[in-house]
Amino acid sequence: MDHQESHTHSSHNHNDCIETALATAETLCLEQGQRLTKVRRRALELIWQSHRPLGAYQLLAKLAEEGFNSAPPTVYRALDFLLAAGLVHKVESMNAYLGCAHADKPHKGYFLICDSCHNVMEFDYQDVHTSLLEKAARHGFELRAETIELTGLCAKCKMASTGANA
Amino acid sequence: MDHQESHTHSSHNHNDCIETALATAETLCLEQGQRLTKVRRRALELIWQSHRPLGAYQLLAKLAEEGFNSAPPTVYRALDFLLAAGLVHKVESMNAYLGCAHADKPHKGYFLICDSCHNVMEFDYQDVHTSLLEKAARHGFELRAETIELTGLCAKCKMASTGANA
DNA sequence: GCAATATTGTTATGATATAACACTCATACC
DNA sequence: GGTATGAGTGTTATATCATAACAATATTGC
Ligand SMILES: [Zn+2]
Ligand SMILES: [Zn+2]
Ligand SMILES: [Zn+2]
Ligand SMILES: [Zn+2]
Repeated sequence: MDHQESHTHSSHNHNDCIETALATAETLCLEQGQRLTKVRRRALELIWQSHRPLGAYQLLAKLAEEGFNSAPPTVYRALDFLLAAGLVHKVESMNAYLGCAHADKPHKGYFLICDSCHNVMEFDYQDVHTSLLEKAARHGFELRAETIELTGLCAKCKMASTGANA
Repeated sequence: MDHQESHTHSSHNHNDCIETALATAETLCLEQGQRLTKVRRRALELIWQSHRPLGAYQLLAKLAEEGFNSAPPTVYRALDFLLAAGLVHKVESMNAYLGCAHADKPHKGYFLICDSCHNVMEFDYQDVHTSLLEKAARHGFELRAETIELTGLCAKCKMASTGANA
């Protein structure tokens, strides 16, 4: 699991990201006997089409535009499925949802969240995880999930603000 | 800042915790020219009286019982003040608020959250913080705040469950 | 006292998420 | 092909969390 570099903020063909993510999703669901239904597939695609984490109701609106049922349970069910399958992460501090580029390698989502542009970069540090695991154990705590969300100023925004001041 | 050991789950006189926390709050507010008004003080006290993180509306209900205004802004204003003063933390993954026992030493709140009993223990590991800081910097990211919330099974609940199975 | 500011009251609304039950569709078995 | 089964979806209602906007009151500094 080496996704130190996020798709966000880099110049790339994001369509490729989306296609790859969807192909991975198809494969994973097939392997695990899970059904990637129309609404689930489209929800995942819409989440990926946003460069930022998408709120449940934003997603619901997009789905509704396309003729899907527009009541909240529709989107929350799709999100529940995608979360359980590890295809998306929830950013707790934003109440928003983000596609995961490494769904094939189950992992905890660690995020860098920019206060200014609201872009989110997923990062991975095995040593932090190991350290947290060990320290939780020291408290007799059996670790199951980790919410690691770091907020601040991303490189781009930092440059933009210092550039403006100079 | 050495609060590896939380007040939660230990046998102690919790009233002492509350009194200490309130005394600290008084002192800090005085030092910083902040006003710990009746509703703010009582809110802090009520949060402390709960051994678990308290939701905003739970707190609101308790305040209302005591004759305070029972509209949401009352409680959210008090919480905003207490959060800004570092007297409480918000647990993002629970949408709930927890008194901080070390408000005099500003710090990030790192939490161990039990899925079973919903108790929350605040812990501190300088090395994790240092590591995250350094790694954020490696991405050109200027770190401002950290949400570190680990969920799982606390020692007590783990023992209870294994005990029940044995 | 009086003006300026901070705090609180009040009403309304926005934003996020789930409960409950009906209905439809895919699958597997015969 | 029927048809029972269970997974998935539709629909209505409601629960839960949070803020906007403006009026009224209390505190502070002069
Ligand atoms: Zn991921
Ligand atoms: Zn940014
Ligand atoms: Zn603390
Ligand atoms: Zn527990």
